[in-house]
Amino acid sequence: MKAIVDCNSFYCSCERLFRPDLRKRPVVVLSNNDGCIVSRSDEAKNLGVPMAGAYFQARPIIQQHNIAVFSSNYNLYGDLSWRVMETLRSLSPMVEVYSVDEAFLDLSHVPVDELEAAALHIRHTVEEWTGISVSVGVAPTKTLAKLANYIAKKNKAASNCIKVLATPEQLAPALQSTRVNNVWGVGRAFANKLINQGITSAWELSTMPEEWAHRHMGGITGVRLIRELKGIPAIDLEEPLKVKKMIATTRMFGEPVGDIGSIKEAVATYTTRAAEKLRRQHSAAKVISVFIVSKEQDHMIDFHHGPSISTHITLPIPTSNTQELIKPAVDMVDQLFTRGKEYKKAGVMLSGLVPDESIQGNLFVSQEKNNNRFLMDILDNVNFSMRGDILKFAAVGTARNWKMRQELHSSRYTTRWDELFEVR
DNA sequence: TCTGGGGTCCTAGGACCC
DNA sequence: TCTGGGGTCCTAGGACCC
Repeated sequence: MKAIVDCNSFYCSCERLFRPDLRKRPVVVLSNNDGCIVSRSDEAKNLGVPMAGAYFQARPIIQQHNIAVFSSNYNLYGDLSWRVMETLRSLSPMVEVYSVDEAFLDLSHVPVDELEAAALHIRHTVEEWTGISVSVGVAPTKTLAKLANYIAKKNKAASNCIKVLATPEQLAPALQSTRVNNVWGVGRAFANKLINQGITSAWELSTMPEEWAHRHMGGITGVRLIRELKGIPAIDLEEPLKVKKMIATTRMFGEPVGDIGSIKEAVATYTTRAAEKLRRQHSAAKVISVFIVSKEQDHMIDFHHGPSISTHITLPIPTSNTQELIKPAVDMVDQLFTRGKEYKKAGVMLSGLVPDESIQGNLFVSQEKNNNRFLMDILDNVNFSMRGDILKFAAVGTARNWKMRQELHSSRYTTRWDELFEVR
């Protein structure tokens, strides 16, 4: 058996933890740049605030109901996420951290008639140790555990925030009552296709033959989905510490930018951040891609797929050195930039990742290379211990007139001494 | 006026080879 | 008139997730 543990309205719960006055008040948290709504408390959901809706569109309803609004505070969420995951690791021999607010747990050591008690124990322990409330779904496969979790969350009062789907008698009604678009792995495109063919429930989908899934639902991915729904594990729990195959840092600008100097500063900054992520997992990158997105006039039409233009280069030797990455990245901006146009977003992607062999001093590379790596380590250590950019490269600039908007930021209660929560 | 920022996996199709 | 049959590798792009 597998469990998925999912924090309830995670970002909102984090904000509430240090603001007891908000316990009963509806809360929402905004994405970067204060663009759209990415987390809603139950009260905000019930008032009809849409998920992933644009903030400016939801503003009337937010004001009308006196909903508390926060810019996203990733320092805080990251730290609380770590506490939740550490708690889970003490409860199960195998934990796969799936996202900032979710983890899969292996419960194969728990007898079937004790699953309910185990799920409840997990929930209570996390809440007691971290103050974050969670929902727990338990089932034979990851996809069914997600489905169980979905049911638990839909009616928290009835479910006690846990749902176990272990026997055929438990599974059949759950599958029958779940619409196909709420199944994990069925997105908008597939959902429309399925509904057009008269397949509307998870149950109906689970009865489809595998060849059919292979033809109509993205090949092998569709076959796995059907198997998982039937209770046959097809997606395993992943080992921890998976090394990423691609690293990206991309951001919207606070406001449209028309001068190439600012865009270069932004790209240099994003490259710096991406290189840090690269070194953290002891990788070096062979390929650097840069893209910029121009400000669209008619952004009401599918703003996610704006006219982005991109280019990439392949380095002669893979590197994790910030200086060696910044230079080509910034040069690529010259190729992409058109004078007179305004841009709203830029991004840097590092791919073709290989293990970085010169992490410790290496006999077989030049002294100069080892020194560079040493410099990078010092830089990372200083910046990490200070939790911020204390040391920077000149190319990132200091004016930062492209940086994102964050007007409603809460304090970094758990990672900054000077922002500690005060009790009088 | 104002719409996020990461990631993964898979497939199709082109280039190239013998 | 007539135009093989495999392979492999790479890239772009679609679909999905939170």
